[in-house]
Amino acid sequence: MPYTPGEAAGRIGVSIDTIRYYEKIGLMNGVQRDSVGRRVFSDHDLSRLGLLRCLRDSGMPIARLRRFAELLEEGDHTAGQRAALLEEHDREIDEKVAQLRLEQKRVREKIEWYRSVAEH
Amino acid sequence: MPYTPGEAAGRIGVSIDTIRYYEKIGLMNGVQRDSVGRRVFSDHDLSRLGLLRCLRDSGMPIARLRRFAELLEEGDHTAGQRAALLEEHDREIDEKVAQLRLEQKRVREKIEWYRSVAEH
DNA sequence: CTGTCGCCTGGAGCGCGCTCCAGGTCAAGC
DNA sequence: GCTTGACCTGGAGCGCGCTCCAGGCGACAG
Repeated sequence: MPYTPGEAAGRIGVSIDTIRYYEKIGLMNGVQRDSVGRRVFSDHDLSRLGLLRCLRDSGMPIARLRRFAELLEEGDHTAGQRAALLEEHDREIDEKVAQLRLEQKRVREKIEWYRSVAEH
Repeated sequence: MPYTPGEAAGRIGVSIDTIRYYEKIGLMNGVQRDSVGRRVFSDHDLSRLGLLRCLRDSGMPIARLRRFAELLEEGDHTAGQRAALLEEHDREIDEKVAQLRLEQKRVREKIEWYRSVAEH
């Protein structure tokens, strides 16, 4: 149930520096500390960190992540706003995928072309 | 058939600075100059620039783009190697899309959750 | 003849997202 | 009692991919 920074980092797949950075910029407020000041992560903290990472990995910029974190701080009544923010992100993922597929199409055409040239 | 830097930039959708940068780092060798030193882009140059952009936009790092450009300089006999390079990139696009879809799944689950919380 | 415009060059600067560093504190193992 | 190791802090540094700047040049418009 409680995790050290190293465990938290390992489980989520980020570096401790990244965790500290996220706290510094306000993405991970409210993480407890032990008697000598070391971070203690709860399951709740971990799932938050995991979600933040998922959003970052799927292309959400830090600025939006901060907005999302603010909504989290504000409590349950912002659930609707959080859903809306994630829905926009969801659409952005769709667009990014569509864009990648278009680019991939062009890449494949070029491959065909090079293959036809290569077999002299 | 021949294009000024401004036209080339406009057609491909990059800035003139980006074009100059690409030339500087060896991605766009062989662009002609007019009598006073201004770049003159041929259709061939444009299609090369367009392909480079497509590869960049789909996530290929500059270092690989340079390798690709080197193969282009080396002539027709590298067509097979170019095809191979692009095939690897094609697979990377597939992986990226798969990754995005996984992340999107998680985002959608979170949206569901927030929606269920929001309608108190 | 004087703007203004589009372009030239080399090189500095920037925004993002971390990543690394110096210097320090405590806890546990030998 | 000393080392080792995981963690702490504030702040500097970095890699990528551009982007901007100063200072200059030739062509064309009024």
